[in-house]
This record gives sequence, structure tokens and C-alpha cells, in this order.
Amino acid sequence: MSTQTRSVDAPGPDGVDPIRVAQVEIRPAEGLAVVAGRAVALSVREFELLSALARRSGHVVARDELFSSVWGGPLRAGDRSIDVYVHKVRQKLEAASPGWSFIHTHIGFGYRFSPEPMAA
Amino acid sequence: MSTQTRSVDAPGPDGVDPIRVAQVEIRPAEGLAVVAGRAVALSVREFELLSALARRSGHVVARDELFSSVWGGPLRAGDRSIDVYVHKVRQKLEAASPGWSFIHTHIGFGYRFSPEPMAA
DNA sequence: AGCGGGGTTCACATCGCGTTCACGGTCGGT
DNA sequence: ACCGACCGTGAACGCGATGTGAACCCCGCT
Repeated sequence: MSTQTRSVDAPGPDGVDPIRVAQVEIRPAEGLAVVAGRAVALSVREFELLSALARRSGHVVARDELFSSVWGGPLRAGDRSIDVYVHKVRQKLEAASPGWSFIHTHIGFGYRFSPEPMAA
Repeated sequence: MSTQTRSVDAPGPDGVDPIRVAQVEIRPAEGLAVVAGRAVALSVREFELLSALARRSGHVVARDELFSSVWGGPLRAGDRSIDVYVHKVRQKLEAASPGWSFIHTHIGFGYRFSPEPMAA
């Protein structure tokens, strides 16, 4: 922990505290993610998306919630930005840790971050 | 959906209370079920069906009551949707928790949700 | 002006969902 | 034994949701 105590899962909108889930470590202060010991370069959007999902690791985050959280506005009908970025982040994470899947789709709901072996 | 007037997440005391029965946890807010610690991906219908049954865990829910509860209308004669979806949900639950049965058939009446070991 | 990176939008491919059919098996009544 | 009601289960199908590669824009840098 660092500067502030979070109750259970405080939002920590941009807390500087690193987020750690399994082999993934996200460092807001550096805009850097470390997966399976390897540094993963992410753009701003990619980083925000991953952070938003990882903050609620294990929970399904709705598309519109995800959008407003990362893009800061209401999700317009037909906007595919989320899909595109989920794809980009997936690629980078899986490239750093082959055989694992991190972002799971819940059709009609949204996405869920949860590192799992693919064959399980 | 639900407004985010409360803190932010927390697996428990959120807007819609999760339903817990034995090793099954249903989270209405996320459209997610967790069985034996494993996340089970369910479609909207599957989720609604499971919820309807779990809400009355241990009791037999009549087919027509189940139908109107999930599909929101009267059950038409010859409609097999319920059977098909019960089957789908059974598969997913039993895949997540082998050796257990969750949905029991009461011929001529309906179904009953109740997690039990198969050999018991 | 020419470049290069990041973000957005497009177009097409693919997949999953929900509905309905089809076939089989079980059970009770006749 | 025959028949009909009821349920299990696999499959076909139309359609909307998502995956994915590439074009297109906007900027800051050289």
C-alpha cells in the first residue's frame, strides 16, 4: 500500500498504487504493465482500458461503464472502439504470456478480466 | 442498468444482491455465475433461467411460471424452449462442478434447483 | 513537406444466441 | 403391446454481437 488506505476495492481512479493480479502488474505511475516478468508497452488508451478492467478483476464490466470509464462519455450506438482496443490489449498480453487468456467476453454484458490458462 | 451510487464494486453488498446456494453464486449485477469458484459464462436467457430457479431454491417451479418469469409471456403449447435451456444450464453447471447435479426434473410439474451430489 | 505513432472508423469474417425441428426414450393408461 | 404425453438432446438456421485487419485522420517532430 502507499498513500491511502482503500476499503475493499476503492475506485482508485488513478491511484498510483500498482494493481497486481496473477502474473500481471500494472503500474499507473509509469503507464507500464509487466506480464510474466516482461514489460508490455501500452498506449494511453490501451493502458486505461486494461486498468479499468483489472481494477475490477473477476467481475464483469459492462460495455457502457467501460467506455465512460476510459473514454469519458456515453457510449454511442455503433461505436466499436472498445472492441478494437480489447483486441489490441489481448494481443499484447497474450504475446507476453502465451497460453493464457486475460480478457473474457460476456456477450450482451461486457468484459471480464481474469488471467486463466487457455485449456481450462 | 443499475446506477453506481454506491462505492464502486465489492462482490457482495452491491445493488442487486447475489444469490448464494451451496457452491453456486449468482451475481445479477454482472450477469455472472460462479460455481465451485469457477466463473461460468451464461447467456442472458440462461442467466435468467438459473436466477428464476435459484431464487426458489429447493422448491419446484412450474413450467408455465418459469416461462412467464424468464420469457415474459404465457407458455405456448408445444414450446420446448424451457427444456432446451434447462439442458444448456445443466451442462454448464455440471461442467464447472463435476459430480453434482443442480436442476431436478419433476415430470408434469416443473423443475427444482438444489445442488446435490450425484451419487447421493 | 515528409514521417511516424496513436486513435478512430470501416468492411468483412466469424461466432454465439435464441428459436424451432427432429428423433428417442420413459412412463402410464388402456 | 400400443399409444400418447412429456422430457432429453443434438442439430439447423437467421440474426445480431464481436473479432479483426486495414484505411483514414490528426498531430507533433524533423
